Amino acid sequence: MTDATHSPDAKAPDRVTAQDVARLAGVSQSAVSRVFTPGASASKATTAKVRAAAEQLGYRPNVLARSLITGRTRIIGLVVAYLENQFYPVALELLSRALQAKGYHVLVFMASNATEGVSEVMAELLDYQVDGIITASVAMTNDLTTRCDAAGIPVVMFNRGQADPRLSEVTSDNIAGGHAAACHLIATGHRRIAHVMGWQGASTGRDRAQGFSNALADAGLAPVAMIDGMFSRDTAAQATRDLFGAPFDSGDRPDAVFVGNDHMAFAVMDVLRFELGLDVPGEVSVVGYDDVPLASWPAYDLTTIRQPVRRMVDATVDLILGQIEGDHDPHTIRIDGTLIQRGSVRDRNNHKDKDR
Amino acid sequence: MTDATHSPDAKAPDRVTAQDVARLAGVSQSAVSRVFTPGASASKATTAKVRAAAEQLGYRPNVLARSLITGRTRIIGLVVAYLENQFYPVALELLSRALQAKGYHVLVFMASNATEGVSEVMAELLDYQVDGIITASVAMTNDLTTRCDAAGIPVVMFNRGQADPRLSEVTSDNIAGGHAAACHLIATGHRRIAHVMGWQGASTGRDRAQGFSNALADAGLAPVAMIDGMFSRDTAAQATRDLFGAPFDSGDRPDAVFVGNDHMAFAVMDVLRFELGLDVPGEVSVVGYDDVPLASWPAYDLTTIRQPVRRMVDATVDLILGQIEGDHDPHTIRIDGTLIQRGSVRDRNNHKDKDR
DNA sequence: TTGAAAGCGCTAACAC
DNA sequence: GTGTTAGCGCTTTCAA
Repeated sequence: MTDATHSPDAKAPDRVTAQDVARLAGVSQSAVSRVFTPGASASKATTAKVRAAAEQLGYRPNVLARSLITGRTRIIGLVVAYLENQFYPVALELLSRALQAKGYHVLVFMASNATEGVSEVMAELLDYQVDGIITASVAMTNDLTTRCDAAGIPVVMFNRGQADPRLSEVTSDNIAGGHAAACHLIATGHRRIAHVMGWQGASTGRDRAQGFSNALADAGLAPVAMIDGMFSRDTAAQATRDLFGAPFDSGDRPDAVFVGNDHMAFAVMDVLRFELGLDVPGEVSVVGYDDVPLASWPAYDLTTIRQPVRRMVDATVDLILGQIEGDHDPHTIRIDGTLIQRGSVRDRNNHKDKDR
Repeated sequence: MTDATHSPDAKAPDRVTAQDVARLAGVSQSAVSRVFTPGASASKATTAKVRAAAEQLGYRPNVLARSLITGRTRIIGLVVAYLENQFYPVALELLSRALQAKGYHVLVFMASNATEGVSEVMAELLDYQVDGIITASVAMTNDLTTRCDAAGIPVVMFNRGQADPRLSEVTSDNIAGGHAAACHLIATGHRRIAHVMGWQGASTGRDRAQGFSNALADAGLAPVAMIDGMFSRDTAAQATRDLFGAPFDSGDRPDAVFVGNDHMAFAVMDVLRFELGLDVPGEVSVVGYDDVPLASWPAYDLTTIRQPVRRMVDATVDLILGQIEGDHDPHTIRIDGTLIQRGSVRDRNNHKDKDR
């Protein structure tokens, strides 16, 4: 364990360079370069010689040196605030795979939600000469946008919108989604509906709340409560206690909760069932947002608005690669979500009298 | 939406170089370099002038150009197979933050479990001249190890072991963990214990099974069954059906299951409760492995062996940075896990007669 | 098609 | 302490 099993002082194992290959193949270094450059021209003979020599030496071009010239790193910076909400690891995995398939790779930057942290992180991102930036669950400040714009680095916001016309964004139609959730609850006979909202500092949180409110208003209903759950499990749990913990006159208690995302919805269900002893969906119906894998597990079996991650990811990849290729116009892409009906909502239309 | 809001043809926004700063500050380009190089010396006066000029121009050194000379990219390649199991996103987040704090960044590579895929991915990794590689839930082949070794790139395996003495690894003590799980089950009066194992192609899966077997043997017990759950939710679910689905003579049914990780344990519990109508822990006790966040949520409230992710991550980061700094000896680090008792195990010692 | 030569943006000797 | 010089490993004119 104390001696190296390999050569005694294997310090700098001197990379194999194109020069080395050239020497062995008996051609110029530029010939080697051409063989490894997609668009370039080289005779069959040279190509063969070079490939053979490269193989023998285990040569592979240094991407970084190449980048210095071409100005392209094929690295996409991904800024993410937290991976606790299952939606993001799933998106990250898909994003990474999709980009990988196109010859790009993802450099991950974790940001605290604090603006300051994001700013620092963005600066580092630019230092790496990334070809583009994808932000997920992170807000761009005006200053940041300006800096990226100045550096000519395209930015695509994933699952978050911003009023800035310089920014591209990919989201689901959150207003429609919030609307659909509310309509479903109304249609299934609920009348005392509360909303534990997604973080109101984020467009997603706001839009879903907005759609929800609109639908209720259209039906002549007022929400029992609208509480900001901050996309946090703890905050949502506390909101649920506040909402349901107080003693109720019969019929005053909410009969349904629409929650700003699945991650919080799980917390809401946990508190409802295990702290307050309320039956879901028997006494309270719950609707979430996202349709993360866990939502379909029988322990939760959560009715929710599905965000089509795969399609959102594809759109994001197309967008960012398009911008890298030179399409400098920002685009706003909105992808339709769908209501996924599961077991956390009870149809109360035919059981108005049965209260248990 | 069709016209760019910014300057009409903002094609290549020409990076600000050290040369530009030098000109503005009235110093040489190398002076600028020194000001931005940690170890270098520059007079107060120059430093001030340079910083001012840099600020004014928005200059930041090009990390890649620097890397070309120093041979250090401050990029760590992370190879991961799947982020579905919550353990990995958590680890990824911690890993990324820890590395970020030390000035490094994580380039993510998703690998299919197939060896071939890993190999391709590794090659790309080397192309980027990463300073080190961390693999999580991925196996290294002999050839791969040789290649990394030849390139002088340190590799640390996270949460997986390998017999190869050239490789460093950080795991929890899985044998001890499996042993502890079994002992707990035995101590709480279980006698018909099954094991839905972690993937037997992985050291973690094997070691946990081994510890489990040992403990049972020591107690003079034989496992009711040992089934490979492949670390997959579906496979584990099917194993559970096979195990409990058949009609049993009274007392033949397993009274406890130890599952190779939490991710599978959730599947086992779901099938037990919602498909087979068995009460956990009333009729069957379940123990998992990892202690992912979800394990503590009341819907599962899973007794499990905690893998101290934070400490494992810290060890991994120390290890890889140490190797980058020149410590070329591989290390094997094993971190103790702890049994976390929750509600998925029932003490059957005082209720031997009560079978409901 | 191919080689020679000029650099990409930077660091690291080396003299001054 | 500072400027000068020589590259890091590669792509890309430019002639040949």
